Amino acid sequence: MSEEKESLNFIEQIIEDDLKSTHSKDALCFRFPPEPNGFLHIGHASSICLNFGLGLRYDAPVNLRFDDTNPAKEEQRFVDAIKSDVQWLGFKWEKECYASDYFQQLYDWAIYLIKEGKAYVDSQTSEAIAEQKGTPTKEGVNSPFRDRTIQENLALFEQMKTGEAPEGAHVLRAKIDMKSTNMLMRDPVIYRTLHKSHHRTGTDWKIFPMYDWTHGESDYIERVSHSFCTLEFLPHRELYNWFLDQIHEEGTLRPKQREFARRNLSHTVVSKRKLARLVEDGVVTGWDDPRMPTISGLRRRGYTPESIRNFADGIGVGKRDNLIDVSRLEFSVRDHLNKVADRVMAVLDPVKVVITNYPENETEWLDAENNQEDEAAGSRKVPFSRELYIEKEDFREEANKKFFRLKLGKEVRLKNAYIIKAESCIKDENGEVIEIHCTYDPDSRSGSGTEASMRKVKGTLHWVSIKDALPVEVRLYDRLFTEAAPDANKEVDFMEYVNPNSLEVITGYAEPSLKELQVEDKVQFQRLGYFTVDKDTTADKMVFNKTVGLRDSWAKLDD
RNA sequence: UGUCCCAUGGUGUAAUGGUAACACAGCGGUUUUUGGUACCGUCGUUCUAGGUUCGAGUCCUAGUGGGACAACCA
Repeated sequence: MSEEKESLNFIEQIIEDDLKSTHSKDALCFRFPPEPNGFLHIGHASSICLNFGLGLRYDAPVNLRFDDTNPAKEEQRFVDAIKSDVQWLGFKWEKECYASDYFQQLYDWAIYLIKEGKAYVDSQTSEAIAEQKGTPTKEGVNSPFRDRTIQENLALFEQMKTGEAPEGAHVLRAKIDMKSTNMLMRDPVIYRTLHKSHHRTGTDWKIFPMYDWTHGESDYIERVSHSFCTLEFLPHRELYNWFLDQIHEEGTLRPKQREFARRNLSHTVVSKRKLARLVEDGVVTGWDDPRMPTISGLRRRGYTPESIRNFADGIGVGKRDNLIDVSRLEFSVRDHLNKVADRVMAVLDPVKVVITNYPENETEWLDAENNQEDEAAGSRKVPFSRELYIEKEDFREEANKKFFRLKLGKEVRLKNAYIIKAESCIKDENGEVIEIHCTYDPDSRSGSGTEASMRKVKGTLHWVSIKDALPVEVRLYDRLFTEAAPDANKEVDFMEYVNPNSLEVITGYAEPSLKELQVEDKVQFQRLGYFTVDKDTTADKMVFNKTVGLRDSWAKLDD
């Protein structure tokens, strides 16, 4: 029994403190509140794992709430994509909610605010309102419409609602304090008119509530106990509380907003707007391009839900600016795939090997273990014959002792097969090796139990029988940006740092068993890395995405 | 010329006034029919200055550095 105290992150600490003072355990309720205006990315994944993770930890409900108050930007297809991403990550929401479901309640409360003298209709242009708002260091001034009568406000707000008033003619503002040091408290707009069709309410509403007026009230309606958001919303907390003060009823749960730092990932951007630009400018093929840090992109790249959850849990949550090295993400996917991915053989940069003492026209089917990390994974047969492919970089005419691979006059083990010895090679007019002639030791077959098969040979190579090989398209990826923090420099557009060589498409030669794989299946190409079957795969051509390479301590030595 | 937030190894996070630790990355080694995995070892940390305290990474003050705030976006 472990007695060591479990360490809590600051979010859990807040909940624990509340549990000791103000909240009962069954009052806990969380939510994940995306706006359906784009696809979810790895930053959202952290937030999803945080909120749903708290739900699991405290056995509390977690709602999926779409913050859909802006019909100009939001679309049903994003709602669908978000739901599928959250499910794929492995989480179940208690209720599927929409801020738009609360439009009537929000409207009723707005009427109440007007009647209480806490809100007024402003009929100025947005420019004039912005001008009067002042700056962070300069106080704002009151709108000339600030003291309209309640009757007048009610009448005008009614015109906004019916659509009688032209779009943009008026807004409803909360009457707070134009001199506040917090700009958000300077009579924030709470309703604007938008004569656009909403993906759920259609044309029923001509007025749409703003984020600040909607979010906390939605939390209140859903009895969300803790509303966690990113640090940029910290100054909104004062407003969040002010709105709650107006409508909160004694004795009911009062939601609490708390903020954490968003997670930044190195060599990419984590911002819907910037990701959208990559899509629009054609830098990538879409939101689910395997180079994108979107959940759908990572999925297509070959990441597993487990690996993303492990990543999110591992990096924790804090309040300071951060830049998480992408190697941490790569670690989590290697860690998981190492346990679950079958080992197979594929040669991506081939050079021909002829086993001169092996009979022509013969094929032997050899046993190959699927995954040495998992006995239950079983084994399969791989064909061996006289002519093989190995990787070009696995052969050198001569090399020093540190080169454990094939060199003239020396032996290597072919994985799951025989020990071979390089005798000679043929080069083209440029001096490039195009064919290697080897001899094999017939007694050395893997697993045969002979003395020769037990011989220790330093190097082991993967290979593929040429006549049985399956040509496949392989997409190799590099970081999308050349800079660790492409958007850190305000002087330089992040697009300047796009890596022009982030995608390389090649043809590889795989062992025939790969034909059986389905889209999204994951395998390790032995000695190379983890690969997954892309959805672009057709009946005639399989397409693989490289998820991540194996750790390669040789690559560093070899320069 | 404001208000607010933040500051622990290269990176991220913990230490809840009482021996600064864990993971990743790096480096070295053992094992290995993957130069993978596993295992072992190693490097390296409390922004500065004061104060409170028997004792400060933790509390207080100031400074420094970084960040947020001037959408009818969320």
